[in-house]
Amino acid sequence: MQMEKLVSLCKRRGFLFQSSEIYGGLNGFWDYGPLGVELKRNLKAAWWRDMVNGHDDTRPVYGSPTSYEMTGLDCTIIMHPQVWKCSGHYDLFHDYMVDCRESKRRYRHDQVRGRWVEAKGQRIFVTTMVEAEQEEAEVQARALKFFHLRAKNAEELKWDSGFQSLTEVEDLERVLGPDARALGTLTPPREFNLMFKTYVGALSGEEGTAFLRPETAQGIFVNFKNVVDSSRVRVPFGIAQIGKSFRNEITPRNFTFRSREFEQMEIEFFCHPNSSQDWYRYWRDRRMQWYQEMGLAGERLRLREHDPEELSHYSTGTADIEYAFPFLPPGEFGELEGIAHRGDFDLRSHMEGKLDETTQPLQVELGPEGKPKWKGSGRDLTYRDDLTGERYIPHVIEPSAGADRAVLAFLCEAYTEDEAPDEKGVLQKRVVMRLHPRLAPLKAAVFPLVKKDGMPEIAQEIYRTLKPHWPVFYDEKGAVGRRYRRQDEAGTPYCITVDSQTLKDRTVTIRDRDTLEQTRIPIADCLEEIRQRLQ
RNA sequence: GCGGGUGUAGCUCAGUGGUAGAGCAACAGCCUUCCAAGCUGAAGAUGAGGGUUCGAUUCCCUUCACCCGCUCCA
Repeated sequence: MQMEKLVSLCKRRGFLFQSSEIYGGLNGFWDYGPLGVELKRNLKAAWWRDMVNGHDDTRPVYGSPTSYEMTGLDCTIIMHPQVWKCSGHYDLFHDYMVDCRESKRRYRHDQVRGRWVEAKGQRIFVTTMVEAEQEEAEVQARALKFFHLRAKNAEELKWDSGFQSLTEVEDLERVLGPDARALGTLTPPREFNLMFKTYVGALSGEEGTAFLRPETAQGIFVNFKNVVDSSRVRVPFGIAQIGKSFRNEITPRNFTFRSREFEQMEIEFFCHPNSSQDWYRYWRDRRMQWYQEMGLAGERLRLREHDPEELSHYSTGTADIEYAFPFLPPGEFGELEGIAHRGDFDLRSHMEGKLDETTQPLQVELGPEGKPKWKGSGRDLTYRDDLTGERYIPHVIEPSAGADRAVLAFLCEAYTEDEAPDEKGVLQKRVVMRLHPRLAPLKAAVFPLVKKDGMPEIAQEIYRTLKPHWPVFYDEKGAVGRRYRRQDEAGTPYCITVDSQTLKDRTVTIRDRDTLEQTRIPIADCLEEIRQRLQ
């Protein structure tokens, strides 16, 4: 499938538009049109129903280790700035970057290290990005090369500092970039704000600086105690949230895949440390199964367990659910959802202060004065099991899904070109969106076969019966075959047609989008028939 | 952020330093008794800004967006 065809269809039929298109568009922002909004709402509703609302709290489901409870939350997009300092996003998303004009590479300013060296009357700062064990040899080799010296003349190099970070160097004209041959090819450090900054209060100033959330998860962690205290849930339980998040992607690309404003569907599942591995595996498999049930059944969907070296230090397991999007090179997959075992990292960070994720066991990251770099809330976020009396910090399993990415995957998977016979029985190309009926924006269309003989009136009667229950489309214009094809493109699973036989016995045909089969049913059964087929 | 490419009607594409064409779609109507192609009619476009020019959709500059590659990717 060519991505261009899908993008074209999405625009033509009203699934997706570029944001602010009449002003030339805005990079990394997309709008959902009339069909798209229904599709996305259906997806989120299906997720909420299957994970939260419809969940049976009283017994194990889908092979869960035990029964568990599920509840929901909807918190603000702008939160206290300290939330992002303790979560680690502030440090992680506030990088200063330098670009090399020569090598076209980009480096994190604080990760470039080097030494001052003098030779032949010139003093320069030689940098490298190699591992610490090799940096001494690497820097020497690069310095020799720069000064056109042989290795045996290494003593001509006068080192006048140990290794230091590029952040301590002011004169970039005297810096030899990590991959450069010439001096002074690095640009001044530029701040990369991966979080959107905003100001709380009418007077903007640094003290009012806040951020649009880069993920919904933190709102759940900071409300953990509120939910426990107010809802009678007990561990194990999950808190779900759907909402917009914002990230200043460096390279938004590939349609909606990497958008700067996007929607997440996240669960933070709290469990006892002893059972967390079982719960991790449960959620990993359960979430995979969900996508399959919703129609991503083929080999384009895969579950990929992270390698140990890929894992955060505090995580004992992370898996991605990935889809082979058509815009990716063959064999490559894009992430739809990550299921991460996060241990007690988040709750502890909001309690004690931001933890240093490179420590084991985890310790609070300290600032220059030996105090916590980012101070936590100081609130007690431990959980007390009032049956056993045990008090502990729950471990967290985080299934975090991208709603827009899921929509995109379902659109890609649904797009099909097949052949259907025309009125002469000749096969004609047909574009059909094979969306799962639960996701389809329109559940049914109702047509009079021809616009006369009282057929429109009967068709409208059926339409009015169905419309209070689902989005249903009425169409009486043009040839019926054309109307079927239009619905195929929109992904409408069922078409009901009033014909001459309807006038005699009050029956209609119902046509299946995928098989093209038509069944004749009484008008009175339409509502129930559609209802059953949608399940 | 870098390099290359592309921006003309809702879509797919023509074309020209001098009034911008077509097919399909959509719309109004006709005709139509089950899978887009019949007839009639009307409507609709040079991404934005600036420059050169008597005149720019065309040439130049800037900008925005999209595509490809690199870079980045919590």
